[in-house]
Amino acid sequence: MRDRNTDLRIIRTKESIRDALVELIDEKSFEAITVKDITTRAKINRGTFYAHYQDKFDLMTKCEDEIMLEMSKIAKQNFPGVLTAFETNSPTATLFPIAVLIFEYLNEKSGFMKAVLGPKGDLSFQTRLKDFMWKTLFGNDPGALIKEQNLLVPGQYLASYIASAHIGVIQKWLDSGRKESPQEMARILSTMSINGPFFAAGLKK
Amino acid sequence: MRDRNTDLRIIRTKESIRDALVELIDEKSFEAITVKDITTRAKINRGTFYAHYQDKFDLMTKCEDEIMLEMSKIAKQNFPGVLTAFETNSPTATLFPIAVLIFEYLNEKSGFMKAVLGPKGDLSFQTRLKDFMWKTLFGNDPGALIKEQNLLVPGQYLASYIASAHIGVIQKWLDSGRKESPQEMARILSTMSINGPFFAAGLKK
DNA sequence: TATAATAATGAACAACCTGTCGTTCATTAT
DNA sequence: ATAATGAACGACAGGTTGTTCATTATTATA
Repeated sequence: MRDRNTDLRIIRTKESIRDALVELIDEKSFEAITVKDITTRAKINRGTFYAHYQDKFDLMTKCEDEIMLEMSKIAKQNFPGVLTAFETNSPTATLFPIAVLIFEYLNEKSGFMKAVLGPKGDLSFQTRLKDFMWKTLFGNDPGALIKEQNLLVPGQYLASYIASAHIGVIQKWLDSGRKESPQEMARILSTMSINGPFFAAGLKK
Repeated sequence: MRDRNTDLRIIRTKESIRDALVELIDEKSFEAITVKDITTRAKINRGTFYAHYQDKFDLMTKCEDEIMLEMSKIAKQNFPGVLTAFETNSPTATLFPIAVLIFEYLNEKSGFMKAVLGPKGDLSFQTRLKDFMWKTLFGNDPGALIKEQNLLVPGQYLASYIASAHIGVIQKWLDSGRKESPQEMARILSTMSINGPFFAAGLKK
């Protein structure tokens, strides 16, 4: 019985394919990349690529799914603690630790994340990431953090606002070389989301 | 001497090319669209397309540039008034009118904007739009709205936060059928940016 | 309205990319 | 040692790209 996941040839091939993808996204946009580009860079036969992936989109989706799964795990493991702490403490104190964990994970996977979230990356991933953020943090019906009746604006716009803003900051952090620590980034995001960006800009109070 | 901009044949051809582009982005992603797709849909010869544009990217860029130019005009015409009013009034009152104008323009060009900002659209346009937003609203050195010394967070992250958040809300508005009026959308964005998204969510105070 | 100007067409082209074959060869189990 | 497995390879047909050119249709203008 052979295991597709332990065959060294497969592991080597898949790794070089994914490394080539990240390298190429830095050089040209994802849409401009051809399967031939990838296989040439990865030094494998083009037919071998099709033995593992349907096309470049399948490759991209599988890379993205791995990332989403990991982030989902981080969120699910720490969300119960957040929910109970939320009763007594301020939103700052409760959401801060989870934000730090996410930034630490992004830091670890920064090569791929920078490529896929960058200006030459994959737009559909951002859409999926926004949906994911909203569902994991605020979508759990029983213990939802946000109640519809408390909203001052329609929920869908609040969701878009927060998710897009956070992804935007993550993009900037990755793109400018990750000079701030995960802790510092979590503080920056908290400041803007809790007090509002205009307050953080010194335009208020 | 004949004018390329008034020849009815050219106007007709260009219009049908751009209409075809918007239609096709609704159906498949921009990267999946071929020049052949566009010319078939526009009912013109493929050679004619190359007489007007270098390739599909050239077409997209030229469409985007027109939009950016118009938005730039709106911003430049109204910015002086905003600056003077800003000394005495609150940020709400001063930035509100300009936001309404922008939403009215987006409403007018909603077909193209929905396509290009949507999940199948063009990622590089979003990047350009963020840069544009920041430069027009906060980048004018002499009378900058935001002073570096007042910031509670690094300026680059503040810029990314606000720009991404606003574009995210615009995307949601376009994607969900533009049910709210431009005035209502301006109010929603102001509420979240001035009091903060957490306050707007009923999570604070 | 007649005419000169020129935009659009259809066809052909080489070059390239795609997805899918059957074949070869290294690895592994017996 | 050897047979079975399946990963990697080379080659194929079909489609797209960007270009060119002679021909046709449409437009602006005198």
